[in-house]
Amino acid sequence: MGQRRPNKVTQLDIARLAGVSQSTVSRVMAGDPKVEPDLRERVLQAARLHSYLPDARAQSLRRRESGMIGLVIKRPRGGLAGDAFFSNLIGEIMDRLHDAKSRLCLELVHEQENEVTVHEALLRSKRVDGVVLVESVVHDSRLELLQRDRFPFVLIGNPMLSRVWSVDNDNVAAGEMAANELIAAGYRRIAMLAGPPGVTVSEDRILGYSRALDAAGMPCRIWHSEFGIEAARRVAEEALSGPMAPDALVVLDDLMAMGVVLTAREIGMRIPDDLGLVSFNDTHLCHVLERGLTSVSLNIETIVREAVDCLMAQIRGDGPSEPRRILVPCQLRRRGSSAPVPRGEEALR
Amino acid sequence: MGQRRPNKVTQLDIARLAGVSQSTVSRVMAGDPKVEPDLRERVLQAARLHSYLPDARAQSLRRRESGMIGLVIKRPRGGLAGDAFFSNLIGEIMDRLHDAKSRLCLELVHEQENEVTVHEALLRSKRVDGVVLVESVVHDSRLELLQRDRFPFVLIGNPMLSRVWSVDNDNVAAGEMAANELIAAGYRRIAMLAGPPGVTVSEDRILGYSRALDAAGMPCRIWHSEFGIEAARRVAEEALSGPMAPDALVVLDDLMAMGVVLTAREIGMRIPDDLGLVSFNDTHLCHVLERGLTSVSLNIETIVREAVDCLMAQIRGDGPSEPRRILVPCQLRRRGSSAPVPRGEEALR
DNA sequence: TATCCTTGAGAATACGAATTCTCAAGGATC
DNA sequence: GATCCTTGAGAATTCGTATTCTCAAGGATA
Repeated sequence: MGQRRPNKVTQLDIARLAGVSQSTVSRVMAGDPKVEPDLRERVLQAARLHSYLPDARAQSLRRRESGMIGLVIKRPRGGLAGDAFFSNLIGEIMDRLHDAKSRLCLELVHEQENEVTVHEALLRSKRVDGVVLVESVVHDSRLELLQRDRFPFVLIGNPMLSRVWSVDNDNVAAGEMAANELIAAGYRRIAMLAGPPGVTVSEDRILGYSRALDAAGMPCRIWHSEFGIEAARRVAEEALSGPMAPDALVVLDDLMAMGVVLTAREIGMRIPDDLGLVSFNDTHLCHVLERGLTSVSLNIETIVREAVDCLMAQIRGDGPSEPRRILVPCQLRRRGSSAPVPRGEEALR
Repeated sequence: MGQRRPNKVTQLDIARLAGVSQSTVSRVMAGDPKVEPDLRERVLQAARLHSYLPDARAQSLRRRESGMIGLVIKRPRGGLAGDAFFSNLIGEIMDRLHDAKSRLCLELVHEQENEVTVHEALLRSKRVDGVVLVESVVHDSRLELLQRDRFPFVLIGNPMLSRVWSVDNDNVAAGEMAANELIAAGYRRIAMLAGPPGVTVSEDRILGYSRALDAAGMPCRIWHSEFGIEAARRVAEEALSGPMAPDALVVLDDLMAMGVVLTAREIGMRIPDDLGLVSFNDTHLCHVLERGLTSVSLNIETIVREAVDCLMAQIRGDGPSEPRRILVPCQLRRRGSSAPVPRGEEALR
């Protein structure tokens, strides 16, 4: 009933038990073919008997790798809340890493805190072999640090910086696609509900949105909101009030779009009749809206595959040495929220 | 342009630079007061200059702790997909850990694979100091292993085993609450759409559901489904067809409830008129349904707080030594999907 | 002034495994 | 039969910190 935790079995113990040296045990564990079959068997025997398992910390110290990668997500405290995008992302990464028999160290960075901390805690202290960064802002000091120290990393997002490995959707194209969908559907006052200023996904999609509207000769209107359903709901309340309120919105993500839906419902705007809606991510939420929410699918699975593969290649040291920006195509999933406005009604607008 | 990664600064380097011994550097870094102020300053100076940072692996080896805890979630491959419950959970844990300046190592276990692997990879190999387990099945061999080896761990769920630290909702009560809501609303053929057999959350809620129905003198009907929106949708198709189809469902979680909603929509059943619905988790999804989805809120934040605190206490070795089962109360959030059936219509049923 | 404590800091060792160094035994070569 | 390679495995070293051991200098005490 002692408080002691046993499980102190080390290679040396196994060595003694098998009557060999510690180095031999190490060799056997490593599968070194330079060990006589009978010795090998004796060692394995002993190891099995004591259910020996190597100490990951010691291994990690001696080899120069930890077998872990970090995932750094930058969101305000509580900002992960219920965002299916992240479960998707995390799930995909895990599945991918599973094959590479590497583990994941998750790290959330709150907006306000020093980003450098994470860089230090994770990479400089050798806790992980490399990191996947999600979502960057236009000027992200982390990237430069990582670059300077030559740490293996890949950004999921737009680095706004050259010579950085990154995987991303073509968010400019995505924004354009979304806006064009609404234009084609016959909406006339198409605004955008974007994320916080300076966040690259948001900026890129704004750019795409602007291009589409410019091309159509329509004026742009942009609202910014924090992430999350509640924040978006509040901003939407403002955006959708007044006589010149937009009749359609491109919204930065599904969750925020749900905020818009709630507001619309409150003030009695019907979707898509009074308000057209296109968002991004194509999560489950899109199916739940009565007639469906049109959304741009980001192919997270592909993004993650590319990102993890590329990170692993960097860690292993093989693969192409020149940093590359990988763009994963998006697809618009057309649903009820952007249904073309019936001819008859269009005239009334 | 060399492939070399620098950043090989060790305590010894700092020691040399400051003209002291390595042990002194170590002492300074540890904040040992037994070092003369001027020496201390000299060392800190040098450390800052070379931006020295201790190697977490070495520290972890020498001290006997890794400063990391593991989170083990058991779900089929891809099964995390978009489940807001997990983003919530993970988010909360991160926030909580943040305060305890510990890191999180995430681990997904796929149903079919040997659970022992994780136990070994994480705990026996000393990668983490303790683990939080989520969702257990009625007979979970991991628990016994953890118990035997005296590893610090806490289960979020029902251990079905004594002498295990665990935090959970009172899912029996929750199931009862959900069923009673539908009974009170006047539904007559209340069935349950549960999770896979053997999963404790599911079993517990089934029990609660059964009690409520027994008490009301109504017959129980239970369907089992895998987790996720799609699986639930398929099972719902079967459950809701036929002349004796239920007129209300208690569904194991919001995501699965959405599957039911989709099916209902397809076959033209209106909610709550033709089909009453109560589910669990109270995620954002509940607000999205036109009239809202009634759901039992689980207070994830509280669960996580209790779980993490308890795990930390175990790791530190203080706190109550006797394993305890902590129950966090649930609240029913009443929304449109369980709106009382109007008197007039009730007669028609 | 001689002896006994403090105190501060260097030297040495431990943590657990991987790797390099060394060397003895056995086989091949001339 | 003497020399040169292999080859297998033990001994020693290393990874970077934390800690224990040691010891010299300085202060207090008698």
